[in-house]
Amino acid sequence: MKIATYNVNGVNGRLPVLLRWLAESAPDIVCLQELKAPQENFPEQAIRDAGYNAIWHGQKSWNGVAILAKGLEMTEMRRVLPGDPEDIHSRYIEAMVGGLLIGCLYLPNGNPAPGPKYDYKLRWMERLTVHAAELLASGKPVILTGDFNVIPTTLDAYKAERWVDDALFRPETREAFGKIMEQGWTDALRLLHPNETIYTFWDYFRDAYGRNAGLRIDHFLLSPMVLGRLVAAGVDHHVRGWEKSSDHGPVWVEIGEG
DNA sequence: ATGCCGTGGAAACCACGA
Repeated sequence: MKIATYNVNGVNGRLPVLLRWLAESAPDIVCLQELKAPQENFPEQAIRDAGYNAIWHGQKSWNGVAILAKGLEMTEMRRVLPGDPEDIHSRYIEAMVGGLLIGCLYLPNGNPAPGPKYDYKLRWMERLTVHAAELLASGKPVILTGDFNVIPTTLDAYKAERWVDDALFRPETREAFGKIMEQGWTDALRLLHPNETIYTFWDYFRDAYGRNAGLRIDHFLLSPMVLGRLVAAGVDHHVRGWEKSSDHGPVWVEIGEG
């Protein structure tokens, strides 16, 4: 079973690219971020015509997350990250699908740092830490995936020294991410490719993609019950080179039978 | 060193992204 995550940067503007990638890659489960569409403007029919059921949590202009599934029953568990009733950003959706609990997240960027946006990012990460621990305690096979907006190590950024003061790489950000990982999660791409340069995002300007000046910020966190079933993991790097591409590329894992 | 590009929405610019 192939599970993918893709920050589309506008699901309607990206629809031709998204459909082309779905047809080519044929993932069974897909987590999308940055829909940038209100709930009623999600392209449900086009997604359905491509063979996928979908649940989504939209928002006007910004954020927005969705889970797609091909030929699999999907049961939504929640569409809000618990812990702050005041938080109105659409950044989390969770479902049981294919026997797996899939948490699809769009973690706040946090720039400029320091400042209120960075405070919001760190608070969001604290809430994620609490919820991630509860998911592990549930004993279910869990995959937490999406755009984490976290550069975990110096290996995960082109010229990491330029990112030390950035919200994606500041020590507090990496410590908060590390605290989640210590609960018992495994970074699937890094486990299977321990020393490779792997990027999932390339800026639109300065030919960042052509120079492979990227970041690895979209991740797959596997619970121990899923880890033993991990077969392969990678980035559909070439999709970033397509006309009208997102600034992120799709990332995927292959999970064997449980 | 830097939103230099891209998207969406409101209003022919601005917010936001990483």
